[in-house]
Amino acid sequence: MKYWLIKSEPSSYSIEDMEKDGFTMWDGVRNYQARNNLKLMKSGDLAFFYRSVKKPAIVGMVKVIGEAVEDETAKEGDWVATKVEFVKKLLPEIQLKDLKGFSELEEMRLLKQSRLSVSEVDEKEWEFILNL
DNA sequence: GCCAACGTTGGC
DNA sequence: GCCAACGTTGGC
Repeated sequence: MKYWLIKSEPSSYSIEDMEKDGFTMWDGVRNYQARNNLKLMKSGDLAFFYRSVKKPAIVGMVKVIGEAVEDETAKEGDWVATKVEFVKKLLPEIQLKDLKGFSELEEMRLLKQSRLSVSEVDEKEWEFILNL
């Protein structure tokens, strides 16, 4: 069982959309590293739903359901999409600025590589963040 | 809106 | 293979 973090701008797909839909295909990823992470996701894995750009924060939790499949939205190239299911909103939201400064999170992909839209979160980081 | 970081493209 | 130019992401 692994843990992940997936990013979305609220203008394209928000946690509210996710809640309303119940589940969605996480598609449109066009970065190799992020794609490779999508391929590594296994059914049952959990992921943080991260809101980028506008008030950046971890705003929810989703669960991976099913394996990566071909991304139907890609016109060319080898891209994949993975289905995720809404689990819950995280209230209060965990603001990006509140994640900074902890030695426990120094190595977190989100903080070290801010442009990566699908990243792994290790179990210690996952637990630490949930206990904030 | 600005800009840093990063990724991609294409000339050489 | 190197690197400049350009495009995109995303924090601030």
